[in-house]
Amino acid sequence: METLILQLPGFSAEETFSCGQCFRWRKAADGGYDGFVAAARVWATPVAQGLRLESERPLDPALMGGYFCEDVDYSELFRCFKEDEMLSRAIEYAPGIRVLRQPLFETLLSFIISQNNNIPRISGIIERFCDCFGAPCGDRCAFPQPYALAAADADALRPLRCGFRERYLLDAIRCFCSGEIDGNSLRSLPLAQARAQLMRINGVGPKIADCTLLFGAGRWDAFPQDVWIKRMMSEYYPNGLPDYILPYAGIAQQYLFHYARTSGLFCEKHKQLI
DNA sequence: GCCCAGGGAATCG
DNA sequence: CGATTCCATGGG
Repeated sequence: METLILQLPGFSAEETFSCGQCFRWRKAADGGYDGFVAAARVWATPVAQGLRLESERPLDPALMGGYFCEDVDYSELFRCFKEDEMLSRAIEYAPGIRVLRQPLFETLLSFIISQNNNIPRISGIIERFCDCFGAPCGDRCAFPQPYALAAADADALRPLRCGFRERYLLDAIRCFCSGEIDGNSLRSLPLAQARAQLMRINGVGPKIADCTLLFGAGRWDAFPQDVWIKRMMSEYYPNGLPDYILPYAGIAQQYLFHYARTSGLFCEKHKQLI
């Protein structure tokens, strides 16, 4: 068993894995988490100021550090974010959230599945998708690469029971297999152009494009606006986010999203208190 | 049984 | 243009 310790000051596995940015980490009986980093099956256990990773195969420190974003200094980020009242509250509510840098193709398909759907069901569909097309790693399967899906058609996707999203997945797979969209170019293109590329996929609008760029490409300025963020913006940011937040608007978004969705901020009974 | 879910496309007016 | 409606499915 290979082991790797990552230094991640302030990191909370519970908050990070359950805040709605990823769908495959499962809490194990021993308090650790069972999931994947790209093709690697990983068990992650919280330790002081970091995370202990274990795997049956060699752990690539660069790959793991990239996924968990060792390179992003959150203490520096928080100094900036806490200038803002609402964001300060959201950080205090769940300070251990860290935005992950997940594989782009996996992120894209996961968020196509997410549309008009709830998180437990999203996870179920993704797990079935991996069972159908991914490489086995112990008792679970890795998320498949585009080439492993080249021959997939509507019949092959039927077992997922993903409903109207089926044809959207097929179009996304087609765009990546044909090279019409290239994952690497999405990391370097100006944000607006990267967005436009993704939105050529049938079933991908601005929200899913931004989720893909934020969670799947480390584009921290991408700012997905789901229903919760839209409520947050119209209630508390009528003039938009402050300029000094914009380069990291996507990370700010994750704190605001989680706070808006789970704190009861927009419930009637709490509304009067705030 | 019913309501609704990290949206987006199609179809209105 | 903006607003409304439909989309499949099943979790709570």
